Amino acid sequence: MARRSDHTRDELRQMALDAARAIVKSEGVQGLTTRAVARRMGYTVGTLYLIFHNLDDLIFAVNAQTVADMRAGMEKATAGLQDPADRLKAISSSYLAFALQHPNLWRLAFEHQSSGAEPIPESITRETDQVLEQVLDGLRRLLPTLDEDALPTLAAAFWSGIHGVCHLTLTDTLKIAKAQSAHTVLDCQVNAFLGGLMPAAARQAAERGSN
Amino acid sequence: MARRSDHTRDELRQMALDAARAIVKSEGVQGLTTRAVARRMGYTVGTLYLIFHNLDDLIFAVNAQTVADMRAGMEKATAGLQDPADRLKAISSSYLAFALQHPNLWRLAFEHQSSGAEPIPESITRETDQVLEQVLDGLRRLLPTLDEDALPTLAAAFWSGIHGVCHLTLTDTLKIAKAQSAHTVLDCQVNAFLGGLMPAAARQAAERGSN
DNA sequence: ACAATAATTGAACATTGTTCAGTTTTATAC
DNA sequence: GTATAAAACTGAACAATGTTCAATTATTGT
Repeated sequence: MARRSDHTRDELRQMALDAARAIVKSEGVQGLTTRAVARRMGYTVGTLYLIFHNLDDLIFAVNAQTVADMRAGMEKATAGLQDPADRLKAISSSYLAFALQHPNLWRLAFEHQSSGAEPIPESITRETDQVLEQVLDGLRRLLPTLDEDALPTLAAAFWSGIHGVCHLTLTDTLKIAKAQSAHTVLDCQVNAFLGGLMPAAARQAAERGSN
Repeated sequence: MARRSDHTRDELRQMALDAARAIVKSEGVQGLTTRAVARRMGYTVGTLYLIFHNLDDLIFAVNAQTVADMRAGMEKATAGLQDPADRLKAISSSYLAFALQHPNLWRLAFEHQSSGAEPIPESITRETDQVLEQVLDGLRRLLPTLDEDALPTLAAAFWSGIHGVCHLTLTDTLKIAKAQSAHTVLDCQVNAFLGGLMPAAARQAAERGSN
């Protein structure tokens, strides 16, 4: 083996990811070009193609890190909490906080359309699945009387709600003054949603009891 | 005045929009290039720039029509309905139905990031505002006891919920088998949300009554 | 018929993703 | 220590993109 610089493949890979993230953060998705990434690493375009199959591949890698970071944030936010409702609220506001703090990374992660027909890599779906699993767990513990079959749909709906708040906020579709109001909308969303579930669960439990 | 072909400026504009929409529908956002649009119109690139300031301008025009079409669909879906809950559900499922039927147009409308710092044109915000107004109206009539000040946040949260279902469905982030399940998640979202509001409104009404 | 003017073209430019033959560096063999 | 092979790296090249604008063509008014 032989190498010119003292950077291993893995180091180069990390340098590329760092460069890409820095570019996206400061200049948005538009600024994320192969040459810009290479320049920031101190290498040439060609080198990038020794590490990543193409730009989509690089973007997927960036997104995998983004989603992992987001999940880590949630983990931290829910660390001490036992009450399932508290945990769900912590997950929600952690999700929104990340979106507000890294809007460009968030949009790259959730809006990017790969040019080729390549599917979303497992390194990303693994993370999103875990997030969904956290939501599912919270809901399961919050509504122990609910059918297990109904949980996935419920978790999807819950996540959709908070995801929608983030997306509409970042795209400025609603006329929400950024940070503070977005959290207000999120609270409203979460409270209404969870508030709506409790009576339903109680009703179902009651029906079960009467059978 | 003089013109070579028998197309007026307005006709050319409409031809461009039709071409762009057809391309986006069949080949996705990636296929939407100036040359592709021009070719499909039977004109040259240069002509496009006599009608639109740049590609972003064209995309904004496409999106304006998309949002207008979506709103027209909602209008139709709610036409005969009186009950506010029914109207809100009709709005929701109409929104999702459009997203599923025209995923590429929907994503172009709600994910596009303009290169320049140009703001979203009034032709688009006008339509989205009207949608929000419809939601607001439904909620106002559903919860007549609620403070008027709380309504905008509530409407934003409601719309965020259904928007989130659409977005996660189209981006395939959740592992929902497309059409049928998406509607199931939407129903869950809407029912939970509205179900959570009723008791709150009742509570508020009760508090008012006891004062 | 003839300007004047509008409509349309298409060649040009910079920038993009991507490829790959060639160059430079390092490690190993002798 | 020198030669050889292999790896790392370059940068010139290509096609495709958005955008511009001088040149060309068609139409209208006189």
